[in-house]
Amino acid sequence: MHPRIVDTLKRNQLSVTDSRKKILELFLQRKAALAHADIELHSGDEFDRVTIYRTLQTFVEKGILHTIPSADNSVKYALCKDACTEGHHHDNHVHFMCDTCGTTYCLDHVTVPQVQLPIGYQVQQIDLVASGICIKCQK
Amino acid sequence: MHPRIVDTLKRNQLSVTDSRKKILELFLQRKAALAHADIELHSGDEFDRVTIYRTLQTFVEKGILHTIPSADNSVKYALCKDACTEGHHHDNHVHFMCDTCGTTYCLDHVTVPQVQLPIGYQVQQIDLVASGICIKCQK
DNA sequence: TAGTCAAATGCAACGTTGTTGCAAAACATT
DNA sequence: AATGTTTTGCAACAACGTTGCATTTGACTA
Repeated sequence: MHPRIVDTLKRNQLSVTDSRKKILELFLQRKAALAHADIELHSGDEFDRVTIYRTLQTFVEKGILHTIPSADNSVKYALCKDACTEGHHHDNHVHFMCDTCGTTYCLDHVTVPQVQLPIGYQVQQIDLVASGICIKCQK
Repeated sequence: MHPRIVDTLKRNQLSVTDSRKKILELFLQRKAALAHADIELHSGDEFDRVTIYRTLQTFVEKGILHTIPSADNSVKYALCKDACTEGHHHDNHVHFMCDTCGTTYCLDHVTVPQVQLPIGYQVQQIDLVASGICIKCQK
C-alpha cells in the first residue's frame, strides 16, 4: 500500500477505513482522473455504491480530490496537490480529456491563463478543459 | 414570435414543429444558457420530457446550440453564433457561471486564450468556464 | 386542397445515477 | 477490552436519461 495513504487521511482528520484507503490508493496508482463509475468498476463488489459517493464527497470537501467539469454529464475526480486544504481548492491547472480513450489528465505544469472579463463579473474560479487526442492515442 | 426562428430551422433542414419553435424561442428570449430542467419548467406540460431531450440533441448536432460543461453534472445549452454548422462547433468564447443565482452566461466577446500544452497533446477544443458572482448579484 | 410519405411526438417501460434514513458494523480513544 | 462516535450497507426512493412503437404532425406533390 502506498505510504502516503494513511498519512493523508489522518492529516485531514478522517478515520482510516477500508474503503477510504482503497479509493485513495486507486487515485495514487492511476495518474488519471476517475469518475464514480470507474471506481465502482475497479473496486468490484467491495463497497456499496453509496459509500463511494460519500467518500468522494468527503475527499472533495477535505481538499484531497478536486472535480473536473465535463460536457457530458460525467464529472471526474483527481488528486489535489498539497496546496489544497479543507474548503480551499487551488487547482488552477489545465485539464485534458482524450476523445479517443476517454482518459482525463491533470496537466499540473500548465496553469490556467489570465482572462479579462467584462466589468462587473467577479471571478472566483476558472476551469479550463482542453480536449483532443492524448499522447498514447497518437498513431 | 421571433422572426429568426422559422428561418433557423429551415436553414438546418429541420421540419418546423411546435416544440422546436417554442424551445428555440425560449433560448432567443433569455440570453442565458438553459439546462434541460429549465426548459421543462418553462414549457409546462406542453411537451413530453422525451421531446425536449430529443430536440436539444438535434439542435446540438445541427450547430444551433452548444453545450457548456459544469462541475455539478448539469450540462447547460446555449445558442451558437452563426459560425457553427452541422458537426462543426466554433464556440471558443468564455462562459461564466454565477454561484449565487446559478445563471450561466456566454461571454461572446471574450475569447479563450491560447494555451501551450506539452508536446504530444493534440488539442481539438478548449472549454473555459469561469465562476463567481455575476453583475446582477453584486450588492 | 387533398393525398401520400417521411419525420417528429407522446407514451410506456426501462435502466442508470444520485440521495436519504436508519440499523449494524467499524474505528478511535481511553 | 469498553465506550462513544463515525462510517458503512441496505432499502427505498427520486431524478435523470434512453429506447421502441403506435399515433400524430409536417412537407411535398399532384
